[in-house]
Amino acid sequence: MAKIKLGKNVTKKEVITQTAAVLFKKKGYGSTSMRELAEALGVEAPSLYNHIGSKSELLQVVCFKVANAFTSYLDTVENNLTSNVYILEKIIRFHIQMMLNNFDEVYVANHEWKHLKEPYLSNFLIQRRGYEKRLVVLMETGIKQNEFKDVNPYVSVLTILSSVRGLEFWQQHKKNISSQVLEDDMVNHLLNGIKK
Amino acid sequence: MAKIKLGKNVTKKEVITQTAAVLFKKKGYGSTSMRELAEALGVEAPSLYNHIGSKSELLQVVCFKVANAFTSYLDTVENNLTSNVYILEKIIRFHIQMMLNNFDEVYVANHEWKHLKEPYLSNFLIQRRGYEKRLVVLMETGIKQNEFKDVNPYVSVLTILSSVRGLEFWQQHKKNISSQVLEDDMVNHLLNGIKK
DNA sequence: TACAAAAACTAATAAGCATTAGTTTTGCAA
DNA sequence: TTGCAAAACTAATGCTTATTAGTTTTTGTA
Repeated sequence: MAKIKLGKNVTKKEVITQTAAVLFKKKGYGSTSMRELAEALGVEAPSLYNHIGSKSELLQVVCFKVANAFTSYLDTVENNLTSNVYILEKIIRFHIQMMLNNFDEVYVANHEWKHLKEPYLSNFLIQRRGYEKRLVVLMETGIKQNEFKDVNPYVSVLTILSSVRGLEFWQQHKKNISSQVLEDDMVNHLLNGIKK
Repeated sequence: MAKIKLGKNVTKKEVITQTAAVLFKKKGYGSTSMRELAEALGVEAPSLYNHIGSKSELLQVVCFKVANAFTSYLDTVENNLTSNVYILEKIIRFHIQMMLNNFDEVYVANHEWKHLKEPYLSNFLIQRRGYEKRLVVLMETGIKQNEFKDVNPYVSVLTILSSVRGLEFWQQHKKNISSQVLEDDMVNHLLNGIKK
């Protein structure tokens, strides 16, 4: 009876996927039923299968959309050669903006990837490890070129990625601090700790 | 037939809870069945109910054990009055050690608390927010007393807590770097960014 | 207005879940 | 060795789940 509502230039599958991301974030993948998802869309559960293949497909789409966004950004920023410090700053800012503007999807990719089915699970982990490794190389290069202190590059990358990821706890304070102050404070805190 | 094996000074309930923590971490609370837990203990599922009340009770025990450990440590370290910088350093080191030495339980408390039932869910969140608030006050005091730069205290606390939490991704590199190097590097990275 | 495709619906399936009830086995103390 | 409590077992219950099959309604187009 009720139909899935469409915005502009958005397929029904995309609407379903976005709604799924909201629910997966709120309740977790395993605890979100197709009935709940259907209800959120104003539809009966089996109707969803006219548009999607399976529940786990929804998770795959969300996780790889996020992973690909980060990988693509790193590609472009690495090609514009400047200092390693500046590249790193741009990456940190991109991570922060992704956390603030695509919160549901990033959260799901960070927390629910474990429920991916093979071979997607393995591919996701390979892609993520590759991304981290590229950041480590960036840090190592910066250390050699005397831009960064002589820290352990793994520890630094880990610290940076984790800090940014922690913005998921930020939602509650959103009203008190502008996202620009947040972004600048966080960039300074993280870069001042390692810059020479 | 098979009995649950006991170590020294450990009740059967504690053995079950610890095993549950390992499984909850590996597969998530919702995707861990009582059958799997029982199998890991060499027992049939209904036998578990001779020792525990319910599946969700297991999650409660894990989450509050972790939460109480952090709260207690903050109590003791706050009573030994020294500089705010030094207190903060001790707290960071405690967090790191908890991540390294009680990984399964801390991970579960960080990731699976969402599945707690009321009123435990609310209590857990209240306790966590209270803990964070105490750290913010510590940071504010340190700023007033000119120990820290004039940063936003919420952002700094968030950055620190998130970085430490990110040690969950550390397991894979464990072999390459000693935990002492890790701890010192991370403390320096985080404190150098905000110390005056 | 009629037709065809898209997308909704209802009904059903088979599997998995936590948990309870009732029974048997185990292990310790007298 | 006997007896009792603790702790295991088997069997069953009732519920929820993702998904499929088959049917009807809706919608856009000729």
